[in-house]
Amino acid sequence: MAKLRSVKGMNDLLPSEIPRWHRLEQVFRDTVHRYGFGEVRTPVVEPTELFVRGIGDTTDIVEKEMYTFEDKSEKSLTLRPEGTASCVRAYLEHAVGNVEPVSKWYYIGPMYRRERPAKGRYRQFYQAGCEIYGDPGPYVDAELIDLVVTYLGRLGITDVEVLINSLGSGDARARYRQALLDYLRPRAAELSEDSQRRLERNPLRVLDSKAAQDQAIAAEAPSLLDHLDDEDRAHFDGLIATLDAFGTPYRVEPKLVRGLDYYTRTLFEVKARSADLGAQSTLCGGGRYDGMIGDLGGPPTPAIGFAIGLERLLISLPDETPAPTLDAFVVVQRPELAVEGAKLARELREAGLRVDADLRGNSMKSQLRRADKSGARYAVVVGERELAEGSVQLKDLHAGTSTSVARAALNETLAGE
RNA sequence: GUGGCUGUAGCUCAGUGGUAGAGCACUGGAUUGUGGCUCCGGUUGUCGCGGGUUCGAUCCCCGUCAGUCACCCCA
Repeated sequence: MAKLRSVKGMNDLLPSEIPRWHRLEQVFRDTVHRYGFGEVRTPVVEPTELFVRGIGDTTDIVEKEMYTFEDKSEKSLTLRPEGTASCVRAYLEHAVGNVEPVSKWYYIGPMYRRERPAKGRYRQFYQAGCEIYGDPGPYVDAELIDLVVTYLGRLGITDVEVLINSLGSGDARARYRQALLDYLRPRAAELSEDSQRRLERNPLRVLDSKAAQDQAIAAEAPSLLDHLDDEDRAHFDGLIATLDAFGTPYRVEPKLVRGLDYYTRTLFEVKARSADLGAQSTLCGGGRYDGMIGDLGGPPTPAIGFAIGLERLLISLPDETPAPTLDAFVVVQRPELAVEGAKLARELREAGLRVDADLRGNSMKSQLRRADKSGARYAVVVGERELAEGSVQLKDLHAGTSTSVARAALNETLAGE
């Protein structure tokens, strides 16, 4: 057992599992490109203040989950716990809003949260996400939800549930908060310990508590949707009408709240229905954050985004046979022919083929076994006889047949397949 | 942060108070130049780490670390 290990909750991804990741990423890129998004790449490290102000200092993420450290100039830096704040920072820093009215960005990359690892939850984890700046919706809200469902569908993940809700905005949200407090305070003693703590700091969070005694109280609580003002209501109705027009299935969940402070109006979540993920069934979370850009010192700009947890997708992803990674495998009859074999492999690679060889001096049996396992369609055998007559033996590993091919014609023969 | 379960070969796991085994994988051969099937052989371990009980611990006890699952929260 090695003494040097990866950091708890941060995992290696070895070459054998990378094809599945490539698939997740390629299908994501292809899908978001269809919707007009462009990729953005931001640093993994940001000033701590960005997350404190952007995500909110009452959130669990900022309160206890960030990897924060001081660099040598005594600035406080933090490993990004999510992607939205960084994107907003970049959007403002480059004054992108002055150049184009609407920006549609996507990102794929690692995020860091110091939580207790569990199935589908890691300390370094990968998210793919989208952000739209400058469009107040509600059509883009529906577009994003549709995009996520489409993406998952293209991966073969169809057993999902889309939950939507509206948190309202501005005064409506403040009024609701007050109404909720008025309802909850007299019942505070009956709430769970966690919810009692949440009560004053972020009462909305009591609504999605999983504790049984909280759920009973939450069930009778005033509904968010009843407190929306006319504009919020119209926005939410517009979202629903658009989803209906798309034929995208969804469920209105008035108690859907989510843990980040910055959300306004539209909130959504996509959950896997299969049991594979245990308690971490949320595949995707997102929502509108019309206030954040202004809060961070920019011009008031409507914004909406989502993030998908790629590890969780991977758990839900149906298995597929991986594509072969090699076209041909060179085999030499005797160790003395290693240089010939290496040269041949090089020539084939130069011709654009994916080629490997095993020139450690082991037996042909062993070399052919590796050729077989590599998934290569062909083995190219170099032996005494072949060398003498300037040919090579081309063995079709699927069919089990062999043919003699003039060495000069090998490139063409292989390329023609 | 709290609780449960588990740590034996690269992987999946069996096992006994007298310091270890199987299957897979890897590898040699049966076939002095031909994979996938079959057969025969071979390599691989500080039995997670530290301490205690014992003549003796991989096994029993305590601690610790790690993994995992659940809670919390989230992706």
